[in-house]
Amino acid sequence: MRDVARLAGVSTSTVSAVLNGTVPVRPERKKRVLDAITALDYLPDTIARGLKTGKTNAIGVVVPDITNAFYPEVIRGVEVTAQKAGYSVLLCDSNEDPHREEEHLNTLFSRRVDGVLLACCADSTAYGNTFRGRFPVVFVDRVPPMMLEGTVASDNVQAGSVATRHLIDLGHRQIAMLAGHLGLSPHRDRLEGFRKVMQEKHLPILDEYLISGDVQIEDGLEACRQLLELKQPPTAIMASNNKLLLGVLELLAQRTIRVPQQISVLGFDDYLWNRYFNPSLTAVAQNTFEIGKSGCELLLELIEQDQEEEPVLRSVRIPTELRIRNSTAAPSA
Amino acid sequence: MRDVARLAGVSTSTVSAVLNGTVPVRPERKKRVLDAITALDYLPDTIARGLKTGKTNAIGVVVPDITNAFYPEVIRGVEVTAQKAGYSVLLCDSNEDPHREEEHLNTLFSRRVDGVLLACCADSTAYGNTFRGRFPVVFVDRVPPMMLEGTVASDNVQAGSVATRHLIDLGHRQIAMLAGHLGLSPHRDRLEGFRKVMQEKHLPILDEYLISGDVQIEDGLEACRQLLELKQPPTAIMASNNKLLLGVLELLAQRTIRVPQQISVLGFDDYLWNRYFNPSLTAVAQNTFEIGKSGCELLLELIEQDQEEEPVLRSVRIPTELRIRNSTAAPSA
DNA sequence: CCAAAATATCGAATCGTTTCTACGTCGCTT
DNA sequence: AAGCGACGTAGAAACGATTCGATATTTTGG
Repeated sequence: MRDVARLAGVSTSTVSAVLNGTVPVRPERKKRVLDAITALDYLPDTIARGLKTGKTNAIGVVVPDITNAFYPEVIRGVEVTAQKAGYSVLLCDSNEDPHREEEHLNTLFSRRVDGVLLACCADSTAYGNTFRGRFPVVFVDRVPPMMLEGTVASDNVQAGSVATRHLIDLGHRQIAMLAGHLGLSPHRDRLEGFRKVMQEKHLPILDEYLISGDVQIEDGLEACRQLLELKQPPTAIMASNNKLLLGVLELLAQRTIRVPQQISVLGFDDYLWNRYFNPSLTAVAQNTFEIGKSGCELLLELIEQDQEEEPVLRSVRIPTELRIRNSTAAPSA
Repeated sequence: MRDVARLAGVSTSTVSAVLNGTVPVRPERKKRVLDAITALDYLPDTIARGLKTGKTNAIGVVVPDITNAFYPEVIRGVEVTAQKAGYSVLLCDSNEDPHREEEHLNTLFSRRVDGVLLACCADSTAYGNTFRGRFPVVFVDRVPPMMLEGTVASDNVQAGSVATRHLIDLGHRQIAMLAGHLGLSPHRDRLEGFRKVMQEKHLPILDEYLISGDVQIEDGLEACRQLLELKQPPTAIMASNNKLLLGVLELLAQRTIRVPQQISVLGFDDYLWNRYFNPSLTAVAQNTFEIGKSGCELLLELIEQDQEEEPVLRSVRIPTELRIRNSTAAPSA
């Protein structure tokens, strides 16, 4: 910056004024400064600027597992929105480990990010005081219990309802749900949606049709095995998570049970390739990009609002969409 | 930091000495400092430190499309390695747009990252001078032509060879390749591998069996349509990219052509769900995590080596692995 | 055409660290 | 018992920007 000032024959304050447009600069000198900037191909040091202004124009994004295809799409929504507003994104993967998550949050604080988007991991400890006075935080996708504001997620209760209703409308009465990890809000909410609709329709919810726990492929496989061994196996299975669903499909393939003729299968999260499965999969699609975008927008609002006034927190629910394909059908007589 | 110093009754230099262990501090005072740090729950300001030391302990990662399942796995490898070494990751998505890529590189320079991992986009301009004197760069996955060092990618020539050999060994002679975008090194290299093996085996390479261009689902669909309309359609199709493959599968499903009975199909990049397709897909798997890890390691070496000495660049090729499943079989008589 | 008002520019202090130099203190040696 | 290293510690100057009060320049009005 000093070099630019010297070359343009002005002071650094003037260069700064040109750069930020905070203060008027006479056109002739402005041009000299701009020329000097291109001549030296000078780019301001964001680090130094951040130190002085107390604002880094960077946000942290913490996800539990970036290889879960759900999160990259969310991140894309965040990235686009952040970039448009002139923010950079620091990416952290907690690998579903609360300890690592906390480390990441400390690092992010150390780097003085302006705010954080957090998809917390399964057994995260209570937050509350971790953030107190550090930075604004918006929870995305996974919302800790009792966190009523500053959150963006799919409307998972509705998602669970819609899926259940679809199966009932097809004529299913014995519906099983692999509910996933009930410590995580999306799974908890989908189960709630399921329960609600079953009650509305006066259908019994059988304990043995409700399986919760971990959400890996093997868990889905094992759960499906249990269901098939029941005296009265379900005619439809909903899996609250992509990997559980794969496990279910694997077991059904092993036993050469035909979908949807012998059993209907439905999943949450709709990925590009779900259409290309055979049969193509019925699923409740989340608007992942929108989750990221909304989350980022909410966070930027929190960041840019006056520190004085009471934070205007919102809680956003993004609608989901049932995509009916060929893995669900009326139950066989 | 001043507060910590005051509370511990020492100078800020001493606090700094305790923090960095650069200079010995008497145990008794060290304890007082550490106590003060926990009492005030002080975390040093990485921004200020970076300004002073000229080192940010941050690296940039630029990918062309984070929703392409390949990259999140690479990023995971990067993230883990970076975190272990005390570096943070700034994520940038160029969305296959060279202009945006350049913007991102400027931002990263402005933020004074210590180095950058770059998976460049299709029509990136020559680099060379963009980086000159800015920061070390390691290319991952996609290597610009003539870039001989400071690169990490799969051994795509070998990948192409292995795939081709597999099909030939099954008895195929009419093999088509959807070669993808020849401006991108992975696609170019796979095609080269294909060519090499076909020549070795003295098999003709027919122009109409070689289709290059964009790499979206529709492109695969269209290319497959062309192939099927030939007087002599191929008995096997290899698709150089995941989405091309989906397009192929879609068209084959539309025409109810059975895989592998009527035609064999093979892809590159092996994803979790490839096993669960029906038929399960034969594919050449890349070691994505390792690409990220190696790339990051190479970059950290470049960063941490003495600025004076000549940079010791390496070019790493990660082996691939053919996973034979049910989408390839001997051609029907 | 000059004083006053308005506008533009400059210099210096500052953000929170690190690091260099200078100084103080302690324990040995003789 | 005094002097000399060795070892610790403190103070102050930087890093590269922003920003504020002070000063210089231009414009305006009478």
